[in-house]
Amino acid sequence: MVTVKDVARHAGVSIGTVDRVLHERGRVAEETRSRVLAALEELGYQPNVHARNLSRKKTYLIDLMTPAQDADGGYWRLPLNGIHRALERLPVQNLVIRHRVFDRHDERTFREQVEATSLGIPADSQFQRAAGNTRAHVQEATAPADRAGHQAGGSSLEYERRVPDGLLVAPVVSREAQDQLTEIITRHQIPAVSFDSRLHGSGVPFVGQDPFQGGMVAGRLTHMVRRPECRSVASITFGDSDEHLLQRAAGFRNYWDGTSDARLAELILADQGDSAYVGDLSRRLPALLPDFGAVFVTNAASALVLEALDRIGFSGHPPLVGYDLLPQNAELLRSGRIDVVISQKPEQQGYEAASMLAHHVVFGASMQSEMLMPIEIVLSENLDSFAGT
Amino acid sequence: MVTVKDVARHAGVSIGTVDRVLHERGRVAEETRSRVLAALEELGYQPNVHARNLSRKKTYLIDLMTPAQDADGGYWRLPLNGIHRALERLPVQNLVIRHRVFDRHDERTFREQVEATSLGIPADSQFQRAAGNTRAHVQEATAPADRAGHQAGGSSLEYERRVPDGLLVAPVVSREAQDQLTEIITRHQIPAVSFDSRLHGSGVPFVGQDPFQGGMVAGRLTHMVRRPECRSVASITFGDSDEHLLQRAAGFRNYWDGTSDARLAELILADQGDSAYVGDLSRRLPALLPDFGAVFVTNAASALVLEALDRIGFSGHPPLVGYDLLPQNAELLRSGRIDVVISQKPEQQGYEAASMLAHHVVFGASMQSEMLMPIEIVLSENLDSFAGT
DNA sequence: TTGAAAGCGTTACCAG
DNA sequence: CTGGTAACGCTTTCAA
Repeated sequence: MVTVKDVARHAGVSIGTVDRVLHERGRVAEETRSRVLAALEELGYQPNVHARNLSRKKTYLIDLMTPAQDADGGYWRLPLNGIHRALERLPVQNLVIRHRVFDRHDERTFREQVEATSLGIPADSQFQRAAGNTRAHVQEATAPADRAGHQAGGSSLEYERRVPDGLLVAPVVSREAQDQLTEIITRHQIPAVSFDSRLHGSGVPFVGQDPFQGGMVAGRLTHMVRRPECRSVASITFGDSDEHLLQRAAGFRNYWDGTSDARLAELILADQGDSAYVGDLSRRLPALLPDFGAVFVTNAASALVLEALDRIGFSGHPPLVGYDLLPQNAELLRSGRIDVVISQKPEQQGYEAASMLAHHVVFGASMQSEMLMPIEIVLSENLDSFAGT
Repeated sequence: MVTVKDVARHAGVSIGTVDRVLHERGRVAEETRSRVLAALEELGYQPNVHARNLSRKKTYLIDLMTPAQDADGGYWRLPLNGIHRALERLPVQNLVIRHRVFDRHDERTFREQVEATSLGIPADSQFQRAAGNTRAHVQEATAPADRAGHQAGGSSLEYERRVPDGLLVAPVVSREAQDQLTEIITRHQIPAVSFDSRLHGSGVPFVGQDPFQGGMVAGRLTHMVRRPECRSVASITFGDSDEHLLQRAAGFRNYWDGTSDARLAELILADQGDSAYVGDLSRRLPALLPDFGAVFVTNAASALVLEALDRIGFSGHPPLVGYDLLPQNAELLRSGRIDVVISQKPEQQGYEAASMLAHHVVFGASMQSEMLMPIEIVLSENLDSFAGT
C-alpha cells in the first residue's frame, strides 16, 4: 500500500504538500505540483478510505425525496426498504438520511421540499440515521434528549441546518417541478441520483426500468395467456399524465402492432378518483373488449379492473396482466385473479440508487449514468421466490 | 459516537482493558470484566470500522472454489463477475482472493483444492486482489516482480502460506467430497458461504435458487407456450448425478401431476459426452414426444436438444423452455429457437455471497443462513433488460 | 508557499 | 492482570 508519506518522500516534499495537490486546497508552486503529480502517478497512489474517514470529522447528510410510504398502495415502502438495506450494509456510521416526503398529486409539497433542501432545512422526519447502525429508524428527531453531549466531535448533526452532501430522488412530478430541482442541485453542486423516474433534462444518474420495453413484454405475455379463441385484447391506463404509464402503453401497442393475432383496444382514462375510474370502466368495457381475450393494466391498479368486471356481472374474468408486485397484487396473483405481474424491482432500485450515491459521497467512487432494472415476470409459481425483493 | 475511551473512563479502567474484554484476549479479572461490560452496554458502544481497519495491519484472505470460467459453457464466469463487482464496491483494499479452480467431473481436483485450503497453500491463480482496486484481475501471481518491497507493512501477502479468513464455494460435487470440505472448515473454523449449490449437511449459509420451485415454474411456462393441440410434454435431463437438476425435474413433474392437460414424458440420460447425448436423444425423441407439444430442458444444454431435433429432420421445432441465460442461450432465445429461459441469476448469487462473506470477515457483520434468488423468467422481449445481470 | 505536528478510534505491544 | 503508548494513513491546523 502506497501512502501519502511514500509519495511525499518520493517527490521530496512534505505530506502536507501532497495533501494540498491531492485536494487542490491552498496554493502550491506549479513546479512542486507537477513533481507531486508525477510521484502520485508513478507510485500508483490510492487513498486509504479508512484513514480518510477516520480523520474527517464529517457526518454526511443525504436528502431523500419520495412520496409517502403509504401513498400509491404502499408502493414507496419498497424502494425505501432497499435504501435502508443498502445503508445498513455500508460499513459507515457517519451518514444521516433526511427523508423529505411529498405528495405527487400536490406539487406544491414537492416544491416546498426542494426549497427546504436548497436552504438545508432539517426534515421533520428522519427515517434512518447512521448506516451500519441497526437501531433507530423513524423520527429520531423527536427524542434527542437522551444522547446529549456525550462526546466532543459533531454530535446531533442531524438537526443541523445544512445543504445535503447528496440527494436521492424519485422525481414523479411534472417537468416544471423537476426543473426547479435540477436548478437547485446544479447551483449547489449536490451529487444526486434519481430512481423510479428519470430526472428530466439533467445528467443525473438514473436507476429504474425502461417503461416502453416493459409494455412490450406485457404484450408478449398477454399473447401467451390470452384466450386463443378470442380476438380482442385491451390495454387500460388510469390517468393520462404520468409519462411512465403512457410509455408502457406505447410499448404494449408496439408489440401488438407487430402481430395480426388479435385486435387491440386501448383505453386511457383521464385523471380522476378510483370510484370514478370504476364507473367509467364498467360502462365502457363491454364495447371495448367484446369477447374478453385478455387485459393489460399499465399500473398497479388491477384491482379496479376486477371491480369493474364484477360490477358488470362478468364472471370467469379474462386473463389479466398487471404491473407492480404490491401486497395486494401478490394476493390477486396467488388467488388466480391476476395471471401475470410485471415487477420493476422497486426494492432493488432503492438499494442500487442508495448504494451508488453513498459510495460516491463517502468514498468518492464514480457513478454510472444509468442502471436499468430487469423487467421481472411474476407468476403465482415463482411469486414466493420474490419474497424479499 | 461512543469510543473505547469513553467506555474506559466510565468503567474506571484503561482502554487496554476495554479492548481485552471486547476481544476476549488476555486474562481480565471477573469483576473488572463485568464493570466494563456494563459500561459497554450502558453507553451503547459501537466500534468504529474505520479506526479498526486502519489499525489492523491484517490483510484478509478469502479462498474461492469454483469450476473454471470456461467450464459448463462459460457459466462460472457469471458468478465470478458478481463476486468481482461486490469486492470492487467494498471500500477496503486489504482483501485478497485466492481462486482455487477445480473440475467438477474429476473430483480429485476438488479434493486437492480442499487440501490446499486447509494447509493454506497459495493458489496458482489469483483472479483478483484488493477490493476497491480496479486494476489487477487474473494471475497477479505470475508477475510479482514489479511491486517488490515498496513499503514496510505486510506486502505481497498474497503468496503467503496461510489458512484463509473466509471461504466462498460452489460445491457442485458429490456429497462425499462436500463432506471433506465441511470437515476442514469446521476444524479450522473458517467462515464460509456456499452459492449455486448448498454445502450438504453443514450450517454454511447458502445463496442460490430453489431448484424444485424452478421446475414448477418451468412447468407453468411449458403450459403457457406449448402447442395447445398437442397432448405431450417432455422433460429432458442430461446426466443423472447432479442433485440440483434432478430436483428441477421433480418440480416440473410435480407441476404436471397437478394438471390433466397433457401427458408428461420424462427422460433422464445417464452421464456421458455431448455427442453421445445427442445420439441417444435423437433415437428416443420420436417415441418420447410423439406430437411435440413442448420440451423442458433442465440445464443449460438446450442446444443439444435442438441438435437432436435437427438430426431427426424435425423442422418447426416444439416450444422449448430452457435454463440459464448463457450467451449461447441468449442467442437461441433471440432467434426464436428457444421460447423461454429461466435464470438463476448467477451474477447476483456471486455478488450477494461475496458481499455477505466479506462483510462478515472484514466488519464482523452477521450472516443470514439462506438467501434465495428469485426465479427469473426471460423471453426474447425482456432479454435485453437482463444485459448486466 | 511549505513543513511540522496534533489528532481521528483501534489495536498491539511492553512494562509493571 | 492492568495501564500506557506507539502505530495505522489521512486531514487539518498553525507556524515558519
